[in-house]
Amino acid sequence: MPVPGKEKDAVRQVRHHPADLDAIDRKILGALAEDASRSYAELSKIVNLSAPAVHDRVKRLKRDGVIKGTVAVLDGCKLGRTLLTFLVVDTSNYSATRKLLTFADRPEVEELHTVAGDGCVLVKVRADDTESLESFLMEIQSLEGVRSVRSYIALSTFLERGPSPGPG
Amino acid sequence: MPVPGKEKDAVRQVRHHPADLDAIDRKILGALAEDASRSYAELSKIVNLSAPAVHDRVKRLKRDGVIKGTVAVLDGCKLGRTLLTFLVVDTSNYSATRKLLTFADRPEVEELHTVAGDGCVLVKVRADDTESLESFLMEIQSLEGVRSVRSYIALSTFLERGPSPGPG
DNA sequence: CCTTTTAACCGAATCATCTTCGAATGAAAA
DNA sequence: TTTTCATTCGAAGATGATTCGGTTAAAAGG
Repeated sequence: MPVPGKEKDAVRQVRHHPADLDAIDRKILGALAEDASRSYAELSKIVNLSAPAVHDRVKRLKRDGVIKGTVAVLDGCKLGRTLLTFLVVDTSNYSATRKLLTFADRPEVEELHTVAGDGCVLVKVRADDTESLESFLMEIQSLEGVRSVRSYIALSTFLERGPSPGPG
Repeated sequence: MPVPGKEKDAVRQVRHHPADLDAIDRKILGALAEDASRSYAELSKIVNLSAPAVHDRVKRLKRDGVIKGTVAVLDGCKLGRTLLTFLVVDTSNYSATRKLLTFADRPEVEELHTVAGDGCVLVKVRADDTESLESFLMEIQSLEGVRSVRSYIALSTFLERGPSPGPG
């Protein structure tokens, strides 16, 4: 794959290719991250371009993976999930970490990250109630190699959104 | 739980009205939470209903607030935000907490919750790099009434999504 | 038991929006 | 200069969203 002769580009590590976006791209991304149901006509007014031009840009942003998809945002409480909790799980070996990652298919689990710091895995859980959270916790604590679990129970949520393109 | 006499409307606390959803509603919600670009025709095949019937249900789910909206999911790395971090900020008084909540308008801040437990506010931050995270941290630490900040830096993300309607 | 009401569903038709197309523009490379 | 490439536009065509009237079926009430 790598052509030794001509480098063409400067020698820069671009492992996770930050796409190059102009101000218009960022405006579009911001508008769609806020409300993806906007029509191209509406977007075209926001950025002062024609609808097909916006369409081309969105197509490109999707192809390049900047826009990973569009999803419906559901209300956890309305679904009966009233108890949002963040767990920091301290594991003593990698096999325990691997076992923790299998919790990804639980519907109450929303996020799953390995983290540096004193913990090892961070889990965002939206449980139905204290009872189901407790059984979830016990299930984790009983895993071989889990040293400790710290729980942060959310009282009020003031902001919850995805990555934003920043001030553009 | 079941009231023997008249169950018409049992005396139940419904403070945050969990909407009553049947299996079809949940299937629709699950499908849209995964990919909101699906057409009504496609959804109608999934749940074995006509397109207008699905449309009616979706309209109701939106009206009742179960579907809060639809958003485009962006790739943090492609936007140049490569450093995902969770901060647990321990505050000594409410005025400090209030000041923390004003960080909601920062583009790098994605979540902001008050939490029970040893911390007081939990912040999800997606910063451009270590440098900008550091300046963000210093800004928080220098706030009057902020006792300590614990940082959990994400190494790998294995799951990241919103509330799901559960197995339906 | 029968009637009324309500809610949910469907097929067909309408309407808005998405998507494609060809041409024009302008900027960078040859 | 000439070519190439990317971006834009208006207009047209395709796709999907939305509305409508009619049907069914289940609950409410006499």
